[in-house]
Amino acid sequence: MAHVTGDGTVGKALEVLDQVAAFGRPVRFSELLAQSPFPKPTLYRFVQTLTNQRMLAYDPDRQTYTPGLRLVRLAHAAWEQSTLAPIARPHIEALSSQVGETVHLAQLDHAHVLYVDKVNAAQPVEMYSQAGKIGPAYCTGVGKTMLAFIASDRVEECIAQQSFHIFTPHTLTGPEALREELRDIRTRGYGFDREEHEPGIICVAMPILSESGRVHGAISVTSTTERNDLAGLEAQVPLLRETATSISRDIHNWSFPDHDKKQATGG
Amino acid sequence: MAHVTGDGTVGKALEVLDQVAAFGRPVRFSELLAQSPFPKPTLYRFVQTLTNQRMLAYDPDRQTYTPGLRLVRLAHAAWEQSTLAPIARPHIEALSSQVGETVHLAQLDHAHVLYVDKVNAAQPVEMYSQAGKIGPAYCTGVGKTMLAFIASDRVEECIAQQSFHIFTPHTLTGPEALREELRDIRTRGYGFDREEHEPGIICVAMPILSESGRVHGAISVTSTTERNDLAGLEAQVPLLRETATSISRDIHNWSFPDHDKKQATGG
DNA sequence: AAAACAGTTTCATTATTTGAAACATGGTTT
DNA sequence: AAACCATGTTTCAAATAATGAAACTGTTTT
Repeated sequence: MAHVTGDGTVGKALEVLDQVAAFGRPVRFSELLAQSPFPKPTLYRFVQTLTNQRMLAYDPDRQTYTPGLRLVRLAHAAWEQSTLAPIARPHIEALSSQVGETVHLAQLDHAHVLYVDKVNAAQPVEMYSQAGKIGPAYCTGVGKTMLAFIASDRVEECIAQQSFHIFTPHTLTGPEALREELRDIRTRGYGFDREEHEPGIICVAMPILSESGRVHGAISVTSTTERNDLAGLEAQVPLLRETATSISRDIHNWSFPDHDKKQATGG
Repeated sequence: MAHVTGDGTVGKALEVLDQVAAFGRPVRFSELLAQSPFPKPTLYRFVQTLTNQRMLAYDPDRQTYTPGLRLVRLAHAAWEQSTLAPIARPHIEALSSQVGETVHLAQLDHAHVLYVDKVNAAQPVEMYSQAGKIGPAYCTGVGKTMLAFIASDRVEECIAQQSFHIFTPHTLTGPEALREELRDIRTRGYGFDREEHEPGIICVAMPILSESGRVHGAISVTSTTERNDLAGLEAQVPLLRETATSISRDIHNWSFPDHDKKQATGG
């Protein structure tokens, strides 16, 4: 019930891959086994197969597994082809240098925030986000802003997937608080993070919308309570909106090019 | 031997994933089918499964597939746990700012060069490399340098996998030229790229060796013929060697820590 | 020496994958 | 409007691959 795995053998193998990645450190076979739904020989063969395929890397000295290099290779292709990063890069770099703060570019993956690019301020601040990293949607500026603009029939299933873990005194505490916040964001047109994920970290976030109103992602300007406040960030909204619009326009031009030339598939 | 596929259903599915990634652009089902060894329904199901699993992304408007966002998520874990990048970062940043040139950090993936990190010079130069990108081993500084120091029984199988495509007038033209070059690099202790991959781009590369002499990767200082030459790069060898040694030491300390404290995974 | 443990292999059973063929869908031509 | 065609989707019996209890190996602990 809980596990929507399905997808036969391939789905199960990928579940194992996720499990290894989730450990966040080199992991032994027995550690995997201890929390795996699969019996020993089954898990063993999955791990063997994934290692053969370089989706996992095995360290013979320490007898541990980590996610493999083939993933880095594949992800580079994903990042180039399936994210807004290559298109948005010049725009968010310009934005960051104009406002002098860190800028994030994020997209929704499942119901969570995937940071696909990040341009640091001249004086960078230590914070959770990092390109490639996943974060919660219900307590981040980009996350809430994207949720506010997705198709209404998908909102509830996304809300259901939020953990509503309390990170700070300002973290929204449940579905109802989030629904109200999303209404606010929809009417206002952009969202804030009021130290909801990390103490001292605040941001304004703007959705990247297609002409038809579909959300492609969001960008945010992030700062700290030490050197800025919400009013100061809100002052950047015109620039933020301009940037989001430019990115949106470029996406559209990229998706429907003149297509006068067709690339041959030749070997 | 030739086909390393094997690995049953999972191996085949990953083969499809590679194929999509290799296209480098959104691809239609029929395009995949045209160059797939699998019959139509089989390929169809693989693509469905991979899309379900978010290893592929489907664009319903254009009816095309691209590598999926789950890969970016997984690769972030791979990059953090299975590459030298997190350990080497501070060292290569220091090196880059000291020499004022672009610095690469690379590892071998299969028999090819995987760029796992890159620090740009103050005045960056357009070039092929990019973190996450794969490149040829036989015609890059880092590639040749790593090949020069891998276990001798693995060298030939790696050489056999090189394409020996001629990129520039300086590209090594075949296995024998490469073997000789590797001998030179072994005796000298470091390698050069003499415009072998891209015209005007040159570099010096230093291996990152463990105490037992195993290659973990390589770093390089890259420049252009416009603003430097090989002698100028060679002058940076002491700094390069120092950096490589520092990284190597950190790898060792990281691999065999006192292990007194265990890091919690908490958010 | 015995017991405990982590990792690996075996093999009959079971479930999944396979692919030829048929079907659906949308667009184009006659 | 009928015939055609290219793409994408479904069916179903046969072929294949995955499964897991149990047994085995090699290493460490008692």
